[in-house]
Amino acid sequence: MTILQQQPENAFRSLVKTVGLLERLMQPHFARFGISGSQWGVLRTLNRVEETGQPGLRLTDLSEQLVIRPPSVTGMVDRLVRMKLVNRTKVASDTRARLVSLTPKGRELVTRVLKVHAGQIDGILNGLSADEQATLHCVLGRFDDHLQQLIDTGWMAAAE
Amino acid sequence: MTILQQQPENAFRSLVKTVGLLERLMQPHFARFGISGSQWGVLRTLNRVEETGQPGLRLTDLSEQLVIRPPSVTGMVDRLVRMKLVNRTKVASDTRARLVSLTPKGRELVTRVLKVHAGQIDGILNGLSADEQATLHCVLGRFDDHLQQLIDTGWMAAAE
DNA sequence: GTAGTATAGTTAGGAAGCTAATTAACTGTG
DNA sequence: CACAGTTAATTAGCTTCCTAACTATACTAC
Repeated sequence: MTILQQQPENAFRSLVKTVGLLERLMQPHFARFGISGSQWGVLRTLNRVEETGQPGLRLTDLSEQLVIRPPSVTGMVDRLVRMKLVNRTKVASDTRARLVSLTPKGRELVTRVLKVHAGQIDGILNGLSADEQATLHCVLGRFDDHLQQLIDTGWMAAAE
Repeated sequence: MTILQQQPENAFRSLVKTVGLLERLMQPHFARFGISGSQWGVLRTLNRVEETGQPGLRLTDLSEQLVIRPPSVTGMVDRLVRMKLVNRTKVASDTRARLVSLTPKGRELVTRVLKVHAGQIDGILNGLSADEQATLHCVLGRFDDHLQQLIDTGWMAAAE
């Protein structure tokens, strides 16, 4: 109730709200290409991986990269396979695993999106000065590390 | 591809990742009280409204406060009513509208959560200095205003 | 006072996330 | 080599979000 209590709670609410607004803004952008923001996350991640020379990622790796659980990835990949944007192929070294990789159609889509993507993001971020953007990125990065550490050490189970 | 392009995209990814991590950390906290983070959002909002003297909020107002669409609110309220935490009552002045308000049970739950809530949030935010927290809140607030303005002016439809 | 429009809420159907439980395959130890 | 434990992915079933379309009420303007 005091300012001391309310301030942190507000920082929290700000974050949730910001992401909500961002998703509303980005949705029409991606919709022009027939995909969702989450799907873009998968495609962009695979694209980035290709740039390092690897053909694709296993489902588990994709799960970790995107910070979503494996069952959610299964569903996403299902839909992307149906859309012919990614492949799910066997891995020689491990019969259980599947490699997810871009199809030519998927690769072409990514390059098409990237052509206008920077402009879109600039438009959205130009509400912040370059300094503020850098600050935001830096603070969030440090925050992420802290949160990851809390998760890894099972902090929430022990609290109170 | 260049640093200039990659920096903004990363700020974006940071935000999504941060919220993902936060939700993972908060979920067990709320689970101890038998509710989800989203449900807490509704209960806390109603609680805040009560502090101003109003009995509750119409569904539309709740939708705007929480930055989620009316159909989503309908579902949330349905479940909360089933859990006996909120009421959905008629409004005299408008036959169409429904007023959502806390039940005694809901009010009791909110106060019970609030007792440990500040501690939980402090534990999570103590990865950031007080300065950083203030900066984050301030930058996000300005960002939100900008995003809201883009949405209100239909910027995304016009872009590119 | 009736016609047309706007607003409040719900319904239907889908996407994206979750946990818990299952299946199949790999690994390592006796 | 066999068996125990681990790991990769999926399935089932849930919540929470969405859009589009609908119903019912309220408002407005003639």
